[in-house]
Amino acid sequence: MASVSPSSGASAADAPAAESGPAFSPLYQQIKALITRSLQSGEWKPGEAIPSEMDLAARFKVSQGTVRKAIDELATENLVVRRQGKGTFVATHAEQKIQYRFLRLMPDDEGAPRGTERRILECRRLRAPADVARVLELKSGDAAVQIRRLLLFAGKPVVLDDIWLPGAAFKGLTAERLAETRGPLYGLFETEFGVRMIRAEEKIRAVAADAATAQLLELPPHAPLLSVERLSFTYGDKPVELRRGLYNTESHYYRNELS
Amino acid sequence: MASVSPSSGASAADAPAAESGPAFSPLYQQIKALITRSLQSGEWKPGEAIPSEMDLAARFKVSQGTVRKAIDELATENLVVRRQGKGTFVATHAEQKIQYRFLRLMPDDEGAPRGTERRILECRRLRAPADVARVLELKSGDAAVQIRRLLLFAGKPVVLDDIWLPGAAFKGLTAERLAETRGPLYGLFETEFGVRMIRAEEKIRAVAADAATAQLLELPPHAPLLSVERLSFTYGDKPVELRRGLYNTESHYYRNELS
DNA sequence: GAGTGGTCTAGACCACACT
DNA sequence: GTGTGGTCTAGACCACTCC
Repeated sequence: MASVSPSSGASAADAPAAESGPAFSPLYQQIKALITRSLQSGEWKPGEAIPSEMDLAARFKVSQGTVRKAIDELATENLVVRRQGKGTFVATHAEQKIQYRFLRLMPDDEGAPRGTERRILECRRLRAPADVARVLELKSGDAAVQIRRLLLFAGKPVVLDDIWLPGAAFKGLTAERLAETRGPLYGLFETEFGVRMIRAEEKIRAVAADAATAQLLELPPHAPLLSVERLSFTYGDKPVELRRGLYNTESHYYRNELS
Repeated sequence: MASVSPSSGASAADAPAAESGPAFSPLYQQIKALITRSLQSGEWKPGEAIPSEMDLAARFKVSQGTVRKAIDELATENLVVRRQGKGTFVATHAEQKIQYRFLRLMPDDEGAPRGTERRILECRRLRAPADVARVLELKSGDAAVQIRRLLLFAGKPVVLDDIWLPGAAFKGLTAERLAETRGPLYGLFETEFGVRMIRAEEKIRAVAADAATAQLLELPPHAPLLSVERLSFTYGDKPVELRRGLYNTESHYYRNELS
């Protein structure tokens, strides 16, 4: 560590006298930030192993325990995955057993959704509407990609998604490219466009289906639907995806854990 | 620690040779379990401080660092709260700044719900219906308490809750007692009945309002509502409350964070 | 056996709160 | 000042994975 005396004690002691803004963070937080920056810059790619704790400790000139605490937090935030005896790996949405990491929909009977199928209805580039531009922090008039797709469980349509992406970061995303993709979209975004979703916020409401939606989901008009607006963020809390989903909750439910 | 050699190394080394079931846990997990048991037994009451890390280390004959790691996990699970310079305190729903710890409903404009009001519609004791008995793990025919109440934000009814509690644990819970209660119900449950909610699971759906519900929430019939079925657990993952809520999401939304 | 993460210990100093 | 939790270090051994 450059900005801090590595030998014993907390970092705050090394603060300039007349400090006003920055505020200090513990050494391990600074290490965490440095590791995060390397993740962000692509020094270690998703799925790859990062250097061992000993190596990182040597690199940053801190003890292994400090590196460990930094990595501990990154692991609880799902940015990296630890595997005893093997190493610490950059988390990835691709090559993942769980199909839909962010999808909380469960079938009534139990277990995870089975027999999932994806149907791309539309994929086009256009100028971002004002509301989309605002939440994605685009300038008005910037290009955006809109994807409409249907998710089917056991042959029945359950989710209608309307996905908005910043056009600049997703050049070359076409309906064909989507159609030939297996596995989660977030895996594609990662491997093809270098955009990794870190976390997301959802706003959930109950709405009545409009005529077009009802037909797509094979429901009567005005059927109650779960409206799930998801804003996904990548490194640095930068919003990179707006997803407006409508879920048929007749035989599925949205599962949440509170603690 | 009794069951384990405290001096250096993991506990697995101390396993009997022909072990079949139990499986071993690290020392700090065993300490965590012991502390949890003390919390459960009421040795330290909600709001009180638990012994210092040094004291606990001496009591369990382990190092302070091991106690620390145990408490760290209890803190992330919200069972205890650490306060630097003061001590570690048993978490409590009473004396809490946040009014509704488990309620994820937010007004559209922003911030937390303001001007909240609670209106008890009903509070009666009866035999638990089969479905309620099942999830609360009651024997069929066991007594239950049912509470129906309305939550109003800024004068407008937004949430209609139907709450089910095991009758045995909540003797003496009456409409009067509820009416005179300020603050969260979970605070009352804690101080009056010694039942502390630890975590909860929710199943969320979209439904159409029936006539009676629509009237109570001042909505047209068949208006779409968020149905939130919450099962709350106390120590030992014992279910102790079933709450069926109907939320009007016209000017509020259910907020969730994914990571 | 070598290398990795996982656990445990012991001791030091810092930041904060109360007295 | 005293006591609390918070951070940092250094060294030891354990468990798992791969060679």
